Amino acid sequence: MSVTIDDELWSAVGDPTRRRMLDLLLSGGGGTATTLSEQLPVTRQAVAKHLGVLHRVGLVHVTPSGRERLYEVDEAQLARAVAQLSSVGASWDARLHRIKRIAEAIQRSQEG
Amino acid sequence: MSVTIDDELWSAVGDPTRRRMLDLLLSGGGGTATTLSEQLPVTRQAVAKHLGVLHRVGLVHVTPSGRERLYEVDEAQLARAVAQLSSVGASWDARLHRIKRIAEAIQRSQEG
DNA sequence: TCGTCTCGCAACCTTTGGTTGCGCATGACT
DNA sequence: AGTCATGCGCAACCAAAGGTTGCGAGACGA
Repeated sequence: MSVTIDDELWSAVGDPTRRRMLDLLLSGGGGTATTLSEQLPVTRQAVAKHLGVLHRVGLVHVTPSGRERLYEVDEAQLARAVAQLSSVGASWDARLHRIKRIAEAIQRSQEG
Repeated sequence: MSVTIDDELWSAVGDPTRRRMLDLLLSGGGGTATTLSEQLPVTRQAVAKHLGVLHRVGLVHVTPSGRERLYEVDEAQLARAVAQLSSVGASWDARLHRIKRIAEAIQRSQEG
């Protein structure tokens, strides 16, 4: 089946800072670039760039309100990303198990 | 619980080219920089660099043989990586479900 | 109105994925 | 043996991405 996943979505989730941002957005029920940067070891501008990436792939949506911009996780899209993660993991996992079974079968045939 | 994962391992697996290399190594039962680059849209040198990264984090091991260097997947380490992937996915998934349940509960309490 | 808070834009640095070019060693062929 | 070709490593270079600082512009509270 090879890797039929959406590389954009994966790479959006592939960055450690973005993963932590998603964690914070999920646990805090949304946040702004400023509030997120206070909980992260990077500047507001770095967070803003990451929010741009996440927004571009649809993982978050934004609600301007006065001088603030509230970002929230798009649950459906994050669910898609989670599905892709587990899909790749499952693919490798399956192959690992297949290889393990093959290896065991070979061993048995050589012993017998 | 936040994101207690090994960022090195994740970022090793986070690169699309490296993921495809792992796929190829798994399905082909190992390979060299040259054989892998023939099946990928990048040069041998790029593949060699990626193999260096994968080797550094222990996802592959190498067997020099004459002028060739055969790389194979370290199954135990890849299994660790898969476990971490599914861990993060599961964490988000759990929060998505929790949020959904909370939202439903709030709606019910407001309606009642 | 005046200060302040949040934000966006721009310039810059560093790392990383990728390329080309080269030289060296090992293996294959006659 | 001698030669050709193959596989690899090293180095220089380029572009994109994550990160920083500095600044100007709107919105808000006192």
